[in-house]
Amino acid sequence: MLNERKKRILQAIIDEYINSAEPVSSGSIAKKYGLNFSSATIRNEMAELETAGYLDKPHTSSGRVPSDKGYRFYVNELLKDDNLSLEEIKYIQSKLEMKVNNIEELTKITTNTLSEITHYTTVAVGPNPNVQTIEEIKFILLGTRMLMAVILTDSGLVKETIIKFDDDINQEQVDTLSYMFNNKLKGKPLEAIDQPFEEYLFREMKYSVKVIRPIIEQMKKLINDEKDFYLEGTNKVFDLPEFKSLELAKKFINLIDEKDIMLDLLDTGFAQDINIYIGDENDNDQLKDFSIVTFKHRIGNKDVGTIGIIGPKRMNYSKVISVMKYINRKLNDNQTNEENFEQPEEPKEES
Amino acid sequence: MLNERKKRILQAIIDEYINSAEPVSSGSIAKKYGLNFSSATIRNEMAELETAGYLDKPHTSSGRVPSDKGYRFYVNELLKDDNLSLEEIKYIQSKLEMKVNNIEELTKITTNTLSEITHYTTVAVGPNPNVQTIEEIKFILLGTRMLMAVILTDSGLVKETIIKFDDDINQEQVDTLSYMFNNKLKGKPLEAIDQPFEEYLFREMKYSVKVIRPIIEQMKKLINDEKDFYLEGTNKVFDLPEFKSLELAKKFINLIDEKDIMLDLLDTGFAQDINIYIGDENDNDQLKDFSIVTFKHRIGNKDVGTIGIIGPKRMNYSKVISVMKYINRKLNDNQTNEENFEQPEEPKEES
DNA sequence: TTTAGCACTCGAAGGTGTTAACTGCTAAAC
DNA sequence: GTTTAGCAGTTAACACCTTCGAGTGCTAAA
Repeated sequence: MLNERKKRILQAIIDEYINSAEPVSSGSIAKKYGLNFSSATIRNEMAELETAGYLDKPHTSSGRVPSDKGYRFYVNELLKDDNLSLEEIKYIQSKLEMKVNNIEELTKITTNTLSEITHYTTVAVGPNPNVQTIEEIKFILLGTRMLMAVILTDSGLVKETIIKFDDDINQEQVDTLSYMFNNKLKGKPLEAIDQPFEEYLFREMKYSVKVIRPIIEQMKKLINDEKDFYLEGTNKVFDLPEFKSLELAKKFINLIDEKDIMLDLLDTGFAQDINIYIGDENDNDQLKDFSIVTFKHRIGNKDVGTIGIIGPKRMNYSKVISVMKYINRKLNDNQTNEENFEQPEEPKEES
Repeated sequence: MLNERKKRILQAIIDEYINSAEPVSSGSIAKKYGLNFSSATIRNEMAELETAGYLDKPHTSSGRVPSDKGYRFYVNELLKDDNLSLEEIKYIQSKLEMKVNNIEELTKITTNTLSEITHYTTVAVGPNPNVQTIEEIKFILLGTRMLMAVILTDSGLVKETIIKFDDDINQEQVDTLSYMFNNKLKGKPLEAIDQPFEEYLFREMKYSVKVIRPIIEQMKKLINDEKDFYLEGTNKVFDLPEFKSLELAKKFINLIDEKDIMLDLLDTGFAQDINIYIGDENDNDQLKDFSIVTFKHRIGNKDVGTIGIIGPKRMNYSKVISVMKYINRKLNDNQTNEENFEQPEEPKEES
């Protein structure tokens, strides 16, 4: 649809705009980008690119700015691989090779690394609770009225919570609970800890509602809690020229403080590995001035979370995507080679 | 030292400045604060208050602004009780009466409540690890190469961590570990999990360094981790007029992102219940434009954490202090009446 | 001792002119 | 037919004023 020259010009404009954050003039790219045409020729092409919808103009006598359509074309057709520098690679390696004891820690480190390298705000969520199944459930008595419940999932996640009771419970009760939970729920999805299961326990066990109710309640809370939500580099936006207006910065900070929106934004379903949403492509209206790039972090084919970058539309897409790809590969390498995160195989019961 | 009239004028100026954030003129307080003197008289007094160091002037023809010394005098001598509104009291009650299962949750809720009521940024830390003693330690085998360690402290805190091993460990080993830890450490401060203890384990147990090293390492990490650090209302500062300059807002956001500084700031030693640091009184130079108000949250005489508010020097001190006092009392009431947080008495060992 | 009155200071706001960086268009050159 | 030099037109940004209002400090009278 666009001839070669238009593509080159469009690419030059967007590259330039990503760098400078200022409307791009015909003259500047004629010089810098080694296009062997005069600025006048480029001006003509730019005018056509504008009518075709790839470019916008803040005002009559100003340079051009990419439109959402322009960015989309750029991302789909013009993106070139950004080769990471040796330092960047080393930095990522050193971060990801740190010994971690659980997935949460890994996600935290990854989120931080991504933010440090790209200088954008990074958000992450753990695996969707309703794709995980229960590997094992443990109950540990802490004192006479306090219990700790630990759930191991097939994603390798360990979730634990504390439950308090108004009455004493004893080890025998805990053992029975442990048997009932594991017998009934092993291999089931996390959501299997629900109302019907609670009713089942009421029927099958002699314990009062006073014991079972808080357990189920607290475990449901544990599962649906958004506590595995990570945010890094909030303050990075202050360095971007588009946020020199306090109004916008405030909006942005408030936006990423809204967990619901952020969770929604990372809930990319079963889409492919890297997803890009540019401006208006975002479902949420408040996000229309931003671009989001997300990727799913998997072990085998198990979803262990989604990590996303949220930044201005003139985001350095090629850098962001390169880093994401590299990190994704590294994560997979680490897991398969070092078996850091294999699932606990055949956990033994205490006799 | 200051006569009654000067005190009244100083109070009026500071009250007004806390409200308006703008230099206060002689005329405005003559009118608003029912002082039966003309603006000229007040001007004379203001000039004297300025030479005495209680007031500053941004420029020759502007109104007056309180100095650090002025604020200090205000806080020490002029502060009146701010009676909380019924709505505020109800709001606090509803928040604090929520059933919580651990101290972390309570701290989180308290921090959030404090921020919502005062509209300032609130920070909190859990109890200082070196004032807590070990009540009990539990080890739970999760699979063959993964262990969960749970530490109960006398503050009622439950800290847990996951430890991974390169080789298998078995239940017998875990039982021995459990015996060794509890036998040696019960009643000791958290810091007793240290190098000498690690060496003691090496000597006394037949297990390889491969088992003991990661356990000690991870538990030390758990204890010294600043993970019980809470921050609420970061974005609230954007509503304050002093942060209309992006530069300052950026500074503030970066400042409270530095955990070290924040932890330092909350580390008020064994000082009295409510501490106020105004401007230059803060040790850290970066805090010289802010005021910090902290209070220690105790159960009995056990420190369970410190909560602080960080805001502009023209903070609404009387409101902040009233809310803190009220919350502090409420927390104590809840604990003593409902025995929500009594320590686990005489925990039973599984046989 | 208090206060009215006044000269003085200063920042904020708004208006004006200039400049520089663009564009679009036209007509000539290739 | 395509490209380009050249030029008029547009606009934001900036520096520079002026004006205005809200203050103060001081003096002299009450």
